[in-house]
Amino acid sequence: MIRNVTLAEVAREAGVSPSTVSRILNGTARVKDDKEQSVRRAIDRLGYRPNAFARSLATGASGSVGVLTQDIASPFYNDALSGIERGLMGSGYSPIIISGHWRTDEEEHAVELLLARRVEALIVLGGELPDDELRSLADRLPVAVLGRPLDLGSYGGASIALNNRQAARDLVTHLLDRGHRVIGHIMGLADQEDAQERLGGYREALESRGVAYVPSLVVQGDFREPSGLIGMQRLLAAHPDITAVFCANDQMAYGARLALYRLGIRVPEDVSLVGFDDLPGSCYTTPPLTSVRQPMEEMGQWLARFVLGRLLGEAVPPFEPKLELQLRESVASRRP
Amino acid sequence: MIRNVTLAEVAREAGVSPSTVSRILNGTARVKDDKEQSVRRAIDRLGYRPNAFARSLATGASGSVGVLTQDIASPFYNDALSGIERGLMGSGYSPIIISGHWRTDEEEHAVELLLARRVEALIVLGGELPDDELRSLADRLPVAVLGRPLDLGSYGGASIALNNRQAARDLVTHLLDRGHRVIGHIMGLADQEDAQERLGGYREALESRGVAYVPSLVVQGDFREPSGLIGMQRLLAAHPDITAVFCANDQMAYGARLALYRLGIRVPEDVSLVGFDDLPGSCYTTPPLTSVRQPMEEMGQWLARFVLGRLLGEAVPPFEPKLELQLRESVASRRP
DNA sequence: CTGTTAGCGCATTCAA
DNA sequence: TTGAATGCGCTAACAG
Repeated sequence: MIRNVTLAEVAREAGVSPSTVSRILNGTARVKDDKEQSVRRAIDRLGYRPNAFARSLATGASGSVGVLTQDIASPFYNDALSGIERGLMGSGYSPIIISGHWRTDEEEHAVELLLARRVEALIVLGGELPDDELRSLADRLPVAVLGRPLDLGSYGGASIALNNRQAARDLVTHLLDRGHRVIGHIMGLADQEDAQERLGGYREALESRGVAYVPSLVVQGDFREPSGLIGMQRLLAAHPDITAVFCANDQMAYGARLALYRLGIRVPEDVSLVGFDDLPGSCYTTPPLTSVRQPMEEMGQWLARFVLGRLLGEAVPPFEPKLELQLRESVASRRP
Repeated sequence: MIRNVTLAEVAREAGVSPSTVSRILNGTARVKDDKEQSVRRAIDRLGYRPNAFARSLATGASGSVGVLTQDIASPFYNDALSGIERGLMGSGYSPIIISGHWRTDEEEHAVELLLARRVEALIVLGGELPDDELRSLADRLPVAVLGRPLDLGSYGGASIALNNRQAARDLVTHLLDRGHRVIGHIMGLADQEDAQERLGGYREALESRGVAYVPSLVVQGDFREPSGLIGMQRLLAAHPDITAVFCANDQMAYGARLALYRLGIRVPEDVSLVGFDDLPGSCYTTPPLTSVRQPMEEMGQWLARFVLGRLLGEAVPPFEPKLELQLRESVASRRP
């Protein structure tokens, strides 16, 4: 609405040259105190705010790193976003966040936008962008990817992916240790790699204990609550003797929990339940849910540090995300 | 890493003038087909991407609207963010999101950053920014505020605030209707207006039914789960005869729920529980939680539309957010 | 220590 | 329909 004040106007108002004002703003060189004072006063008086665009244009540095997330309302990725925010804090860089909604076209558009805004680095949280595209991006700027087993090392990028299979195996092994033998699995979207890996871990755990894999003990879900509820109903219908269920994520476990509640089946006395992701709410469900925690926040922070490191030419110590089993009250030993 | 291709290079490669390329890019004027073709080819060949900064500098329009949220990981505001994203979609504007973490200094810094990035409008989600500051901002650009009862009308801004008091009154009246008389309240941060309003609604509901307000039935919380757990313990200690509890938000209700579970007190048979906000998870708690839904997503969408309207000089129909009571199984009639 | 000059990459006059 | 020239607001040499 109101035209913005420019540096030149400040200079005139203060009776100095534009460069002097610039120097004061950026601390590029020492300036006599009296001039500094009058410039600062002029800035206040005029309500001057530097134009980031002009600055970026002149310096060739945007001071921003692009973040491609999937859903700004996803509790899952948002922890990583917090971490990124924290990791960037105080670095002079700020994040520009865009959501791709797991749709390749939207993601590509988002990347275009970020590139147009001349982000100096890119952090990608999951998504469907083809590996090749990520690689060619990593060719142009520092790229860090979360949740995809992608080798970007030779391109100057980094990717951290979780060992979903291992974690799922640990979780199911825990159930086996507690004496469970009829263990159901509500799996995630079949075409998503995470879902496949978690299913794989489930199978491996069973096999390593010599428990037969029964296809009808696995039902399809879509990572959301309603599918957990339905999945649980189907499992109970097919296997009334089921004593434990491994849900491919916590959200589906919530749905499963509700299905059991509605049927008057107790957790964990009658059926034990485990999830995956350890959402913030999972220690406050009734009973608190056994799950496996992905250190999203730490991962986000590391991603930020990684790209900062590349930007500043510093080495960044590698990061070994640790999946931690969170053993809570939703699992009981099977009664003999 | 790799220097970016400029429009001038494209022009040279295509054998035309920079202005021609610009015209093609922006559709500012008709250009002969053959030139257009060769320019498009040059763009592809060189991998040219327009520099958003240079463009903004030249046009004076940034194409972005600033969004000040509080916590990028807050499920509460994130629904509004989704709405904003949706409301902006296809408008040519894109959001720049920064978190203020309910700290005035951080929020001010965030606003500085947004203003430096020359956002054309500002959307503020809650926060602690002084009203005056918001008003003076609304003086410079379109501003839309969520969750604060602030009159920005004369400044060309808009603010939508929820009638927290009314909703709280409805919720508590619902409990009274179900026969409850000893009703506790776990309140939010005492210095936050929402918390005060919800407490006010609680009192009003009681008084309108001639039920005495008992100070010891109100305990302090901070809007987070642990405080709900502790609050519930304290309420039970002071009032073993309590039959219902109104938590100032769902997160605290989750905590309260867990406290009851640990003590073997049943919900809703022994104690009824209600929350506030209707988080996505609240229909999947056991039992599902009675709460009041704030249409965050719709509000976000409206906020976006509002600032767009102001930007484009179009009128935007006013918005009347409706708080909807979500009656679920966490409330039972008091047994006679 | 400070002012002058010359771009940064693009859109947009104004002529042609 | 097109090109040349100018300026957006700022920083960074380069002189002084």
